[in-house]
Amino acid sequence: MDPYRVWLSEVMLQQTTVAAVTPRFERFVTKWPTVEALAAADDADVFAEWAGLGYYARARNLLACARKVAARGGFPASAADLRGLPGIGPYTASAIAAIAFGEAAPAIDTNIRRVIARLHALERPSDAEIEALLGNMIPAGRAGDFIQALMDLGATICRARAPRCDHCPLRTDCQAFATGQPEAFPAPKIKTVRPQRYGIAWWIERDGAVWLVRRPHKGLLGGMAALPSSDWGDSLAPDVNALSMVRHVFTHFALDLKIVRAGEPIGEGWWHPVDRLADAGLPTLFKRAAALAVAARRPCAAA
DNA sequence: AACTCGTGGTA
DNA sequence: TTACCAAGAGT
Repeated sequence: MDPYRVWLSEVMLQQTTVAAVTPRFERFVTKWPTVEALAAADDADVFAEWAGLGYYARARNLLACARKVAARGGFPASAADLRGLPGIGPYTASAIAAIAFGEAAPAIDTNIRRVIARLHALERPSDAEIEALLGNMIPAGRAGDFIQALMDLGATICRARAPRCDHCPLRTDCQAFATGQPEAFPAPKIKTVRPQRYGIAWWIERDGAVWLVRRPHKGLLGGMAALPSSDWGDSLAPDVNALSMVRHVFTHFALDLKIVRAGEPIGEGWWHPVDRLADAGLPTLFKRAAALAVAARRPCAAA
């Protein structure tokens, strides 16, 4: 299988559902059919194509990786050599090696971790423990098929919530099933409180265009196009005359972002036509903010 | 080792 | 509505 496609799909699928990835993958490979084409792309075009997929460090690492791979003349064919490339961690290195190159690499994702943990009724298995147990299961010459089958089992039968043990081919060997509480393995993560933050984004419009900026390369939404915004603090934004507000939930905090009209451009940026906002490559937070600003600017006449 | 880093679907 | 969860990696 084409290592470029395997790599791209595996990176897109990191913490992201198949349903969300599938259409985006097709667009991506149509635009950049080879790793050489991707390596030659402009950063802003790739970031825009990634907009909405989340975890934007993946897009930055994707470009860095494509350029290294193109420079060396192709993907390395072993998990060990893939592992050092930007955005390729333990799972992705093994998955590419197994699926694209047939290496018997124990690719451990959250599905496989859950299946193995339940088979042996382990509450907090270490990576090494899972890897050893999985290694014993991989049939010779079928590593890629096997790990994909195990991932599918985890995704459809051995699900995190409400596992379908009555459909499971491993039921008679499963120690978690034997306990009567298979969903108790592995132990659920400890939940933490999600802090609330507040900020302001500015809507600056002139001659049918809005002022956009590029966020700093590191940190949240790093490298992405955005509306100019304040720092996001722990206290309520001052009482400003806002066009609207977006409530957005990130992984580790929730944000109330007020959208405020301003007159002059803020920071380094560019004018983008308001009627082509869909092409601006805004991440979801700012895409929603921009949509609300447009709606507030032109209130719908129909009640 | 613990924290950072998005988003949308599901129950 | 709330809470959980998803084919993890980087620091």
